[in-house]
Amino acid sequence: MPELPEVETIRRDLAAAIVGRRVVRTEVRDASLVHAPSVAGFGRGLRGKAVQRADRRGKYLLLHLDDGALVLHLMMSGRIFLRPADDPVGHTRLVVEFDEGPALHFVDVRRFGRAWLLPPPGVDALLADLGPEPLEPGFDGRVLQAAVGGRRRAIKPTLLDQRIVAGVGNIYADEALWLARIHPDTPAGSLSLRRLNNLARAIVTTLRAGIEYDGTSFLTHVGSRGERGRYQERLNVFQRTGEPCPRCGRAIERLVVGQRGTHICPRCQRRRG
DNA sequence: CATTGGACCTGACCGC
DNA sequence: TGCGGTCAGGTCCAAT
Repeated sequence: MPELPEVETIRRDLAAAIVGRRVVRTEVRDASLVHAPSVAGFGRGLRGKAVQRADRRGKYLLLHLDDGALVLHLMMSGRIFLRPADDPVGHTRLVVEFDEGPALHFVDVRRFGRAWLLPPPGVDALLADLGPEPLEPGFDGRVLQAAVGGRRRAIKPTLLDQRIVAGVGNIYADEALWLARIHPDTPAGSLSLRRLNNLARAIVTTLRAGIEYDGTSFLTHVGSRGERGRYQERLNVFQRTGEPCPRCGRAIERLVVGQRGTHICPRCQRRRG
């Protein structure tokens, strides 16, 4: 599922539901989910810890504990549900039970998702290579230009590179490039500062709108109580092949850029040298 | 170094 | 119904 707006939606759910709760029991149902420490150490380390804060960095969900953090990444198909510990749905990989209230269930059909229990330096190391948070102050065309300078790689896979900017994925990359009227194949280093400023603004606008509508429930994303996001109703190009561009009416086209399905308006997003 | 292609998994969907 | 191919909100690693 998840890009920045979907993870942020879940973060807000968790901030309201489990901050202040203490872990009483952990059930790892799929050992491949746990990347650090060992499965045994993971459960032992969580027991008795209280959740101080629910945070997010890019697409990573950070549940800060008394010392260190439980870090979750949902990858393509991960979901977080808050529900009774004894009532898991299919494909549940991890259940974290608290002293009161519902348990946290990590559910993931494709099993790409990851979990870590790390001390503070480990958290820092895990996140060290991430680029800037696009919704924090200071994110603009100049920041993009500094990261992209001289690169010949196409702008779309550049945006998907989490070292350039944290949290943008396939949906919001397509939507932001449409908003900024930039063809996804354009070499990143060839974009003027003016166009990079437009793009930075488009990224911010698109991500904020995604959060406002609780994310995009296209394939798998739902909130922690199972509620669907509504941003799929506001998408302009993503998965709208053949439908009219909301700006000019031309039919949206699908192409492949950097091995990812990509959606553009061929009139609004012309290739240019 | 920068960039690309395949791997990692499972399930849904489409055409034959 | 069954089979094969394609596709899916992501990231990592090996090969150019």
